[in-house]
Amino acid sequence: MKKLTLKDIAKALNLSVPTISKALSDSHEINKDTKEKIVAYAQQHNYQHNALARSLKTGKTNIIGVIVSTISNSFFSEILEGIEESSLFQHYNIIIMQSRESPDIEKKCIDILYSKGVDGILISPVSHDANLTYLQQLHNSSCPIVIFDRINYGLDTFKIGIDNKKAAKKATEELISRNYRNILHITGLSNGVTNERLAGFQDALKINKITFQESNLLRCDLSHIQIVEDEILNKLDELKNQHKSPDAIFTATDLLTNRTIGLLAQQKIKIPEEIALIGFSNTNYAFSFNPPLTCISQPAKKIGKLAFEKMIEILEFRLKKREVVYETITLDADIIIRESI
Amino acid sequence: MKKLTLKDIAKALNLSVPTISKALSDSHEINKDTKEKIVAYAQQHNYQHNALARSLKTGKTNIIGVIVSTISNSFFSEILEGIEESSLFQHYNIIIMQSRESPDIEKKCIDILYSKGVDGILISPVSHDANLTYLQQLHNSSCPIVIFDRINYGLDTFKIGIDNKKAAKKATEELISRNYRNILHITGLSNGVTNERLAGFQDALKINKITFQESNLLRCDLSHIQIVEDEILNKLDELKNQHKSPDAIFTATDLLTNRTIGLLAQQKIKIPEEIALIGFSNTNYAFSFNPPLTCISQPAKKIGKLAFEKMIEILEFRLKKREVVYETITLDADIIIRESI
DNA sequence: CTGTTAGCGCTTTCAG
DNA sequence: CTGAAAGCGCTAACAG
Repeated sequence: MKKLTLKDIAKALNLSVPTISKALSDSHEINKDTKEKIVAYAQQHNYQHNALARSLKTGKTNIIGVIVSTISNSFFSEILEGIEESSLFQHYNIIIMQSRESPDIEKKCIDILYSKGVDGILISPVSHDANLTYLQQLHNSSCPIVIFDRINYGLDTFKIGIDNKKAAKKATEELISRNYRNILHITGLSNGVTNERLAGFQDALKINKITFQESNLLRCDLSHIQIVEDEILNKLDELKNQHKSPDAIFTATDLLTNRTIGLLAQQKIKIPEEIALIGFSNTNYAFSFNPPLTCISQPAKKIGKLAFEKMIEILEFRLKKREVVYETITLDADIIIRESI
Repeated sequence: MKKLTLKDIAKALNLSVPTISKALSDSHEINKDTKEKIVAYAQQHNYQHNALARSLKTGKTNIIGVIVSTISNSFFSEILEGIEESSLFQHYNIIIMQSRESPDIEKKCIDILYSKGVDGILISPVSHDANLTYLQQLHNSSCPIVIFDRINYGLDTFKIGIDNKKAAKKATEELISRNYRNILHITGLSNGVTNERLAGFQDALKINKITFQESNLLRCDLSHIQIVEDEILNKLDELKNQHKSPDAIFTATDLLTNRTIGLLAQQKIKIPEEIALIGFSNTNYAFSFNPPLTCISQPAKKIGKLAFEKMIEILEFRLKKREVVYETITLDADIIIRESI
């Protein structure tokens, strides 16, 4: 079974290549009978067009590149699922690449996607400013970019994510409304997302006239799990020794939340009686933690879906030479109340 | 910034297109000085080759298609991570598609990948026999296939997965060695994987001279979570009423394991004191369940890595017209002992 | 060592 | 309504 080409069909039916091409794209300028004959032959022999040749000619690949830091992170894998679903629906495909939190690898991914001729790139940028001018160049020319997740990235385009400050504020207020006052905030190293969440946390304290204690902030380097665990345990010990043990913990990322609940259980610290816990988390298993975890869950699939749709919007507008008005879409994250607070 | 082509560079440097092409692929037949001049110009202007045109000419895209049922399933997302990592290393890219457990969608995915001209397809087939002849045709001609996960699929090629029977047997024996005798096995509807696992379960019982009770087998339709939960609770009730409550449960899939631990906690059934639990699970959060979950974890990333490497092996052997000897690689799954048994 | 020619499979004018 | 001609950007074979 060699790959069937238009030429093959043309020869078999004694017609010309353009005729076959037009018939298969259901052109009105082809006679109904010939068209039927051609379509029948194509189907019968399972003709699949050569997308490469078509793209080379049309300058369109119907492939969108997607760059995330790690596929297996459940937040991203849900986003990817949303993107894939929408893309199939619109007759697009996606090439997924992992930047692994490295600006250099990210640059490489962009290069590769560009050389593959993708029609656009959806990206959750690794850092606040890396590859910014490069992406801006691409975006200004033939390869539009849409940002998701890290929406404080300084590129002038569509950006889809959640309002991190608002979500963090809401979570903190949830704790305060239940009379937790001494709240430890555990977060990652300083970046756009964690800073926003910290700001939301502090906002909620302020509004409720609770003074923010510097000692109630722990910033962890998330790249080594073992270190993260040690740092959390040390912090808890330290506070305990100073008789300032928190009555609640608010964790700012998936990893921190899921590890913390495990650590507390391991230390036989009762949740929520001794310490309450609320945190950002996108796992499907939060309900199976014990106690079931109260968490802030991002609408990941929807973020993916919207990001893809906005990309299509750009492509269509550019095709029609219409100007696109970019917007940053901040979705609300859901707080799912279970039993850990 | 329009996309730079060889023609542009040729014009700028007053050379011919083939000369540029050869220089950039570091051909020995180009003068060192010219080569340097060309390479310098290309780098300075960030030339990225047009992969489409190259592929059309060479008949090779360096893209591998990957088909899984759901990206966001943690087992698959880990496999995907392994595949992506290996592919980058070998200068390949991957197009990921989701078959969503439907043979029809699977067929569509294959068609699309084929039309995109992928050099090969890695697939975890949805069913035992769907699309078998189609895949066999592709594999026999220009598009090799490698199977992962569902390795009892009847295609003559490389297959990478785990020995499901062995793993299930080991897990059951682990229970028996701890003196659990009345074990409930919860699994999905009959298919290659679940049948193997059931066989392993029964094997272990037999060897230990424990009679298998039909009432100790529950098969759930996994497509609706709510129904799954109801079925599990009903089964537990039923057994309790007959004074045949199990002292241990062995669950055969991720979903079942993670739901079951949640349900038992919700019912205030103490694990492992009242009922012990062991199950297949590939989540990163098993340690955060309470008690930490003892589970059988598949080497997902390694499966992905091997699948990709075997694909490269086929491609290289075919290029050299050497015959490939296919093998089915069954890896061992790890049993991670924590505190639920 | 460099350039000319040809062609991968397709679509898009434009003639007839 | 159908076909002839051109060309997307690249590489491979061959001439000079």
